[in-house]
Amino acid sequence: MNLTPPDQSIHNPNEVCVEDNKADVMLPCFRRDMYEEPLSSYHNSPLISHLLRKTIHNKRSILNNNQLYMPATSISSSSMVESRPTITETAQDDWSNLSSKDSQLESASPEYPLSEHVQAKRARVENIIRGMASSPSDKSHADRENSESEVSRYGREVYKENKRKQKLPQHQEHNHSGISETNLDANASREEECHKLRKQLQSMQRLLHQLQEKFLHMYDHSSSESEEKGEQQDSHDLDVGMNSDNSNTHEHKDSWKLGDGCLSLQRDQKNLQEMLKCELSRAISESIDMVFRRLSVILENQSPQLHLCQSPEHSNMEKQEQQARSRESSELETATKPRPAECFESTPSHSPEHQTEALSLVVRKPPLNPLGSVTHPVKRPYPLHQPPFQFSHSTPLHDSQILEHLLKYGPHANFSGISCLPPSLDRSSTDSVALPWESIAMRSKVSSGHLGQHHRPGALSQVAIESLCLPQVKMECGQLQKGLTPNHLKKAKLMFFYTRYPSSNILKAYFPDVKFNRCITSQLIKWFSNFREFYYIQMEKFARHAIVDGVSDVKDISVTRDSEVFRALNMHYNKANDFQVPERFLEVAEITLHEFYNAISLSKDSDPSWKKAIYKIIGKLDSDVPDEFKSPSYL
DNA sequence: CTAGGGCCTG
DNA sequence: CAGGCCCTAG
Repeated sequence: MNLTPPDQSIHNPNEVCVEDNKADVMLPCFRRDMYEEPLSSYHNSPLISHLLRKTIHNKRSILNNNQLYMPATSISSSSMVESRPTITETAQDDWSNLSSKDSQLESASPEYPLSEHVQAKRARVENIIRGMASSPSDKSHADRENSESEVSRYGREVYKENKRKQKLPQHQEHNHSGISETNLDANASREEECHKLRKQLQSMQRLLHQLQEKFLHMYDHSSSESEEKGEQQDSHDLDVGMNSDNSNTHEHKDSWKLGDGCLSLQRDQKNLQEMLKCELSRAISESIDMVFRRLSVILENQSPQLHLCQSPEHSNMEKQEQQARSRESSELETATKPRPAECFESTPSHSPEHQTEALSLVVRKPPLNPLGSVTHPVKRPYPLHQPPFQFSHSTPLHDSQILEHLLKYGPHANFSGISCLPPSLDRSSTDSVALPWESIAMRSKVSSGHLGQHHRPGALSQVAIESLCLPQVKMECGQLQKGLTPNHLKKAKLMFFYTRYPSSNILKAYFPDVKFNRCITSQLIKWFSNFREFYYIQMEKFARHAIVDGVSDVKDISVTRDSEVFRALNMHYNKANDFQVPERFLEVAEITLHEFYNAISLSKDSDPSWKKAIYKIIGKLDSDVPDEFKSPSYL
């Protein structure tokens, strides 16, 4: 059988599809083979799996109950019963009812009687799945009444749909990648990997949804046929369509003759139906689990790099924190507890070579509904807008929240809205596995910044967010997590009180926890350039105010902590007002103000470059930045 | 040519 | 704050 994957883009070229692997119900591209790396670092119980298992559990409970009333002969000998389900009432509910309060999530196969009967059905399920994964060309749809044709057509639909969907994101990515090629090499590998993962998630999510509908349709269709044409003939058709294993078919026919009548057949068919769904759920859930695990592996593998630029003692500390984080991650049910939120305060810039920082984009926004309007699905437990200097204490973030958000809104969703999620996740209300990711408008501007803060415990790494959130965006400036964080920005602002024109060497000395590269350096320099811009604008503004206000002597102009100028500056560079601004800064500010006042008074501002002289003067007034700022954990 | 700085804009 | 553009010093 041709097992051409429905989505080639997510198909690992190195992977060989083994069609005879009975246990492999997954589509080729979802097979475990792709994720053979050690998964020791990620012990979470993935949410999707969690939800699906709940469904499976429910199904199995039903199944087991049914078997209690099923004649032994029906179980042991009718391995391939093909009766039509006269009872289809559970179809819809079975798939949608994920809200079970049942806490037994791990009712795995051990307790399930894997009789030949069941195994045979499992084999048929596998065939169905294969049919769906089949290449569009390997099937004929001449016979529209034939179930095989039906399945095959469905496979094509999925194939085409996946094809279509994968083109959109790719196109977007190309647009982005065209901006800069210099960073592609460094990031291509990981980005590609993340992109692949995202596509897998999309495909699986979609597949799950389609499978639901397809099976519902299939059984409804079959059911009505039974009423019209008789059960026996229809069973045969179904058998042909669902199972190419002739030996099994014959066996079924024998058992059919020996069956216990319509009643048992109906039960059996129902069991089959349950089995199908169970198997599909399991397969898909496992696939999704794999993706998450693989992602975690990637993240974990990158974490060590973060340590490179840290001092030994910090590396140690981080190690402990990582362990703690790992423990926390393993408790998806654990209520959210406060923790640093920088992890999703920042995001990669949209284009390469770009710096990574953008506090202005860090403002949290609630998720948008499909109509693009702001929605508040639940009571917002945390304030949406936090000053950059405060969020680190006020916005709890749990890994489970991130995953939950991912499940709810998809990889394109803005994580800035994650704070809208309830601290404790109600699984019973999270049956939105099939919720289309596409239903959430993708915001082009995801909060930018850097999740980084390696030494911060408990946060899903920056890379994680970036991978899930904007896989198609280049991660600029340093792949080694090197991004500058909001705390770095805060620190830089405070440093501005001492130095307005820091050299790149000074910056490197005072940001030892930053892995410097060209991007980072220019970003930091850009920051100070922006700081200066704001500073000079304020100076000019207040100098002109003084003139307008009739100040006749420059000596009448002074800058104190009570001055309006100072308040404006302090508000900008020391918003939290938790830093004692050095006296020297007041002096420099006063000097600057005087210079502007004099220049303007002398009408020097008619010269386009009249400020340059002032810049030159101010540039000589830099002070040494206290050594305390050299500490990576200064803030 | 590159690093930096300034200016303008979003 | 980020980007782009221009300019200049080394």
